[in-house]
Formats: sequence, C-alpha cells, structure tokens
Amino acid sequence: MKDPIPESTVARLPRYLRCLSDIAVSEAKCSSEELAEAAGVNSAQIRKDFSYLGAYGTRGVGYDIADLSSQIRTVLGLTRTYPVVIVGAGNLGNALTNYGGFRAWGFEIVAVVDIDPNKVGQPVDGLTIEPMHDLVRIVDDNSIEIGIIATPASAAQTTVNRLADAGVTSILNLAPIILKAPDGVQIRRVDLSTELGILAYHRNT
Amino acid sequence: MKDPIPESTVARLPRYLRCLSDIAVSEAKCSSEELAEAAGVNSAQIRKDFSYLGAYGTRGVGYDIADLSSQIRTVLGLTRTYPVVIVGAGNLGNALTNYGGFRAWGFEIVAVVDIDPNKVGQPVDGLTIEPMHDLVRIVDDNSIEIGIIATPASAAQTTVNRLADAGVTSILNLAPIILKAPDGVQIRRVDLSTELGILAYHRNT
DNA sequence: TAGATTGTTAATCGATTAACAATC
DNA sequence: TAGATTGTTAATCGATTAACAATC
Repeated sequence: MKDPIPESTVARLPRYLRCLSDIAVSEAKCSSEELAEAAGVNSAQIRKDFSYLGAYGTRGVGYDIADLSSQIRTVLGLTRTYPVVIVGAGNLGNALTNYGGFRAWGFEIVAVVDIDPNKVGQPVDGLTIEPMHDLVRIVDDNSIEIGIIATPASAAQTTVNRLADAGVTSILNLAPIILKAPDGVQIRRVDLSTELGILAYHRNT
Repeated sequence: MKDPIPESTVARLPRYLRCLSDIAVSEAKCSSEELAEAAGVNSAQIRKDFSYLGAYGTRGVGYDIADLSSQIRTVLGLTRTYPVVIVGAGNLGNALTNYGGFRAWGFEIVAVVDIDPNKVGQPVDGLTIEPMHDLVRIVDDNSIEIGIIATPASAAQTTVNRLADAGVTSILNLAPIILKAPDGVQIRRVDLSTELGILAYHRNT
C-alpha cells in the first residue's frame, strides 16, 4: 500500500464502483480481468489501482465484490451523507433536484436557491426554492459543504464567491465558463458542450 | 506542426475557446501567459498545444484571439451544424432540450424521443416528443450523427444499440452506467455522481 | 535597438502496462 | 499438486514543463 493515490486512479474509482455493482448481480467475486473487461481498462491498471487502496484480493481467486466496493466507498468518502445545495432553479437546476441518482452515493439535495423573486417559494421535488440572499443561513442550518452551480455562465463567478463566503468548500460547476476558485475551495467543472465538442473532433478524425 | 493531436490537448481546446471568448471582451490579442492564467494551465502547455494546430502566434506580440478561436473551432470541427437527438424526455432530457447553450458551438437539438407513450406528442421547447420506434426514420430524416442518452441507466445500453442501428456514430451518455460501444460508435460519458464522488474524495484528503 | 513572447527542444515527471514471482 | 490470479517490479510510454534560440 503506497500512500498518495494518483489523481488518475481516483477518477477511475467511481467507474469501478459502477461496474462492480453490475457484476454483483450475478457474482460475488470477480477477477481483475473480468472487471477490466467491464470497465474498459487494462487489468494491470486495475490491480495497480487497487493496490493503492490497501484492498487485497485473493490470489488465484479474485476480489470479493462486496468488500472491494466497500473499500472504494470508504476511500472516496462515500460512507456518509453530504447535504448539497443547488444554485439556480432553471431547467437544469430543477432537473438535478428531481434526479434521484445522487442519493445512492450519499449526496442529498437539501436546498435549491435562485436569485429570481418569481421563482422563490415555488416547490421543486419536495423542496421550496429559497432566495439567494438567504444562502449563508441555508448553508449554516444544513451544514452544507457541497454546492452545484446551475446558473447561467454570467452569474457563475458571483455564485462561486457567495458559496465560498457562506462556507461551501466543494463546488460542481455546470455553467459553461472557467471559474476562479477562492482559496480553500475546490471546483470541478462539467461542460456538456465541451463533451460534444470532443465527440465532434473524433468524428472528423 | 506535428500531426496527431494528443487526446489531452484535444480535451483542453474547448476550455481555451471558452477563455478566449472571455478575454476577447476586452482585448484582441493575448499571450500564452495571459491565457494560461485564465485557463489555469502552464503557459508552455498552451504554446505546445497550439503548435499542434498549426496556429501561429506572433513572437513578441502573442496570439490574435479571433484567428486562434477560429483555428480551434476548425480543428474541433465546430464550423458546421450538428443535428442532435436526445433520447429520454424526463427531467434531464427536457432540461437539455431547453438548454440553449449547445447552439453556440453548432449542436442543434432537432428531435427528442421517449419510449413512454404518455410522453409522446407532448411539446418541449418547440419540439414534439416522438416515439422511440420511429428512431430510424428520425435519424434518417434529419441526418443525425450525434445522440445524447438521458434515459435511466437500465435503458441506456438498449438505447445505445438502437442509436447505433439507426446510424448514429457519436453518443454522449448521461446515464450512470458504463456502456459497451458497438463497432464504429464512440461514446463519451458524463456522470455527475462520479464528479461529486471525486469532490468528496478531495474534501477528505 | 531593446523588450517581449513565440515555437521547439530536451529534461522531467507521472501514468500505463507487460511480466512474473508469490500464493491462494 | 496444478491452475489461476494477485501484487509488484521494471520497462515503456506519453504528457508536462523549463529553458532558450528565434524573431517580431
């Protein structure tokens, strides 16, 4: 077991988790070869990745899927619940609030805020849209550490700053813009146009 | 100018495009140092990336933003329009259909299909939800090459296969599952839970 | 010309993978 | 024991970056 897990390994762990839960439907154990096939990566890669976790398989047998999944969840920090706030109650924000898939990994949308007074007070999936100026209180009350930005690009940097001021330290940005992360705040970005752009590139290559 | 553009470079190009359009608001030219600052990458990285494009800056001056942006768009294949079909008219699918941001890079949602007869016929952002069994005709009629999967995970592999059969060769998968790509089809995956998982990992590190 | 910044090389760094001894 | 598969090393591969000559 080596200590610092490479970023590339971390990025693959959730993928392994997904594949393992598929395989678990029919089997209790699997080999690195089998998982490699399902995840589309090299089997040596998989064994190396797992060696960082201190997760031990059994030579000649393979990995116990339940054990391994549990190890991965522990390493990623998916053994607790994370309250999440969504900023921006437009189509995308509301779609995310309605999307139940976050809960399986412990992410629970506990608040949705919007700057538009006309949206404030409206219901979304059991929650009520709250005003942006209550953000500090909302983050405080719910001990929120993670925010998702579903605002237009033009409002995204302001939103980051306000989330940071309120005490949120992890942000997932869905707005199509590169943001500056305040000190102590980490931002990940998902840009669907970028993904389509990369698809387009490969079509023409 | 070397020929094969590394995948890592390709993945950064859309980011540069975003940053350049921000910078273009106030300036017509920029240096690799300035863009590096905005994009959060090393300036040598940027110059190296651009050297693959055959895009030439001017020594002592920098890069012409309009020229450079146009080069990047050309390389990525963003100089034409791509008709896109969205499969799955749930919250996410409808949010994407409503989302206007794809059009700026030439991706135009021309059809939304769903398997649920109750949804078929309903309007979404000027389109009408069409039945899944018309997929081949729809893809044909609109010369669709790109599909976005916004179905539940359980329906995603079937959807890939049907899209592939219909002639779609580029797929963006938003369902939280690892899919097998049929021959000649490329799939990119965006998994928001995975992104949150990686955020969670870094919180606890 | 002097200052600035590119384009490119070469060095560094890190990630992937083949190979195989260890061992179930 | 024989067969299978891990865990790990060492080799390979590719990506990043420092450095600097070229040149605007």
